[in-house]
Amino acid sequence: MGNKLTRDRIIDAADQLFYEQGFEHTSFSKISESVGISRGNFYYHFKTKDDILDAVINHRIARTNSMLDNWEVEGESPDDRIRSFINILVMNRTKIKRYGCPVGTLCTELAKLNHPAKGDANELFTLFRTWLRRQFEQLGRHDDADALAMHLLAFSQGVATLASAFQDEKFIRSEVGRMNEWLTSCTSKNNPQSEVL
Amino acid sequence: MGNKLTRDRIIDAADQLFYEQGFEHTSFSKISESVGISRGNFYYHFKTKDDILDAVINHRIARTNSMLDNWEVEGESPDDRIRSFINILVMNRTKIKRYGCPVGTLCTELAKLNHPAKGDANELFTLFRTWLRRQFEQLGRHDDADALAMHLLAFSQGVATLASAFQDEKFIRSEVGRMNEWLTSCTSKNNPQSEVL
DNA sequence: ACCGCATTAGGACAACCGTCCTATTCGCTG
DNA sequence: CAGCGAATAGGACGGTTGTCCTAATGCGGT
Repeated sequence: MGNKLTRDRIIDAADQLFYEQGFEHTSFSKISESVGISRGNFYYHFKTKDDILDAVINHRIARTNSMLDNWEVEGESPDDRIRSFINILVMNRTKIKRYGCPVGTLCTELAKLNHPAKGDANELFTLFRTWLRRQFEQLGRHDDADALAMHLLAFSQGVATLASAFQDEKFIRSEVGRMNEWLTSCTSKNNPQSEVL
Repeated sequence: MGNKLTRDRIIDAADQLFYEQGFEHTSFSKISESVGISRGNFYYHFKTKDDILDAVINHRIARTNSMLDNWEVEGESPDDRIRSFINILVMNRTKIKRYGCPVGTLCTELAKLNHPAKGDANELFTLFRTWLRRQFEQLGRHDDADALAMHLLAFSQGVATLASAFQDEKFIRSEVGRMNEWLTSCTSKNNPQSEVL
């Protein structure tokens, strides 16, 4: 095989640009300018723009998987692990305020473009969903674990969207506070399923 | 002034296409094809593409305002009016499943494009926010009315995003059920502010 | 019938897009 | 050093974009 360095640098640059400017708005010229190579050189590494998108999505999937694995190791309890998820909103608040959630915005864009890779992008959501579901199951919520996972996922999506629209970091912090309280009410007592976030 | 019919038809077609395919992905050719006029005729009605975007946003703002006004008249109580808002997720579930929320997806796209009109698009969010805040104030929630409005707004955004990603209408219905229960818990008893959706 | 203005059709225009080809350079191996 | 393949640079290509110009059309008033 050849030099993988340039290929990885292309993926990193495309990953960032797709997030900050959107997939369609990001042209070959911008990526090449960002990487520092010529446009014509792309064809050697990626035959089409969709190939770059696939590589970026796979890269994100791998990164997400390792992040979730780390949380699984670090978190002492399912409760702690779920709080790790909630906390990414605070950790990435600056970029979220500017560009929204990288997963949600990409899936939304690809859905509107009816792009062939939209299914692959949605896999990123499924990763979080499955992981969160497992945590809730370990909390004893066998019946509604998936619903709780979707509920939490949805709410963080909404927080990211509004934080971006209103350019409001404080909103992120306050809503993360609510989420943590909600999680506490999920774990400490045996709440009925009707408990809502 | 001249014939406003064609202009309105352009706005309607652009409104729909911007929603279904995104602003940037929608070209003059597609709009003209949808309206049934020639491409060159656009310049007579709109000098630039951004002018069409402005017109579409203003059109949406006017439509939203009249919708909120209707809810204000029809709803017998603030409780009823807020449920009218919640219910748009169910009413528009088919389109939301395909294209997400028209407000959220447009604001997200314009934010990524750093488009000059992104502030105008965010006004759509402000309309709902202000309206919801007033309803919560009328429910007696003077201190946290704005927080509750943002909370509800955020959650409906997240539901729309996930429903679109997972192509799941049932999820919309179940989460709308949770929202209604949450609203009931907001109104019937005097819950502490820590109550979460 | 004729004029004047609003409206439309069609195409020119430069810029950019994604794709693709080819010549050149780099770096390792024999 | 020679040779070979990997890697890169540069540009050509057809197509599409937003913008803009101009000629033709439609239509109401005189």
